Amino acid sequence: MPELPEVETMRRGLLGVEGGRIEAILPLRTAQKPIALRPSSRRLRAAAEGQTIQRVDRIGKRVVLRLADGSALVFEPRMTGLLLVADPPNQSHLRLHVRLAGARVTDFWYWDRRGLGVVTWLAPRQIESQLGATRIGPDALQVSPAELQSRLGKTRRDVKVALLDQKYLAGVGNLYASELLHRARVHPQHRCDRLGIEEWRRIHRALRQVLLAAIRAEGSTLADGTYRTALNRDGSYQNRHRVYQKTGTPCQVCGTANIVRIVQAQRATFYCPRCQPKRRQSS
DNA sequence: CCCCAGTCCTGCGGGC
DNA sequence: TGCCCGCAGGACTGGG
Repeated sequence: MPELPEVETMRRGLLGVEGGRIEAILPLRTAQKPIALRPSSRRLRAAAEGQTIQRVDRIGKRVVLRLADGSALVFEPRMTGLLLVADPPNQSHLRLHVRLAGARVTDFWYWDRRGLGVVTWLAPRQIESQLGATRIGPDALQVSPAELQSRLGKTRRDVKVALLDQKYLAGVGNLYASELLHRARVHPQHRCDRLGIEEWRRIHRALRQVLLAAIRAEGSTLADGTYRTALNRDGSYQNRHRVYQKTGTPCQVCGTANIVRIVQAQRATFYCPRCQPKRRQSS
């Protein structure tokens, strides 16, 4: 499930397209249903083909190709989408082939096993409403401790659930939410409005530590093997997971309690009941 | 404001 | 051995 570290790794893997001119965007019908292209495939191609890619950005969990006329081509991989500049993991789920001229990279692909991802062309006037601050919160790596607390600290929602809300904070998904709360020693069911400044500082510190380490490791490739880097390689942060999908195994930090799995907002949460007690720690 | 269930989609694994 | 079903969850929507 691409979250901030995986999408940032995709962005970095795609930097070689900068300066390239889009020669062709070719939808590939290699699955039951075609990938969602917005607006229509025909209009997206008409708008983007022939344009030069000026810059590759990331906004939350989206990769944004900035085009010369101020428009943008946005890749939102959601669950199983990938951007590739090398051979795909599986030919049968290739969705889009983009051919370029004048850049180091001459071809890249959008691959998506489950096809829940979305590729969108945004006209300049759509960009603020679709990618701006009212729709997507500040990036998880840009936010200060005070801003984190001010944005999340008023809601009564469970902290783990609130961390997943992209309007509050962009980039954190289900995997890294559990991992960072374990590192911050905060119980996932703690109500946001009852967390104190010390806990928000710990969450902020853990947020940065976990996301930056995961970027260095090029993301997490889980057992299903879906996530790959742009060069079709495994990430390695899965080897550093402390709680995610580790139900029943001893916590690597305290060595005594076993990792517990619960469900919050219909999503799995993992935590250590000893390292992340419900009551505020005195230390 | 918040919560919940349903929707999209496909591969995988448990159970029988 | 084969088939069915539930599960995985990011983003969104509609109803309460």
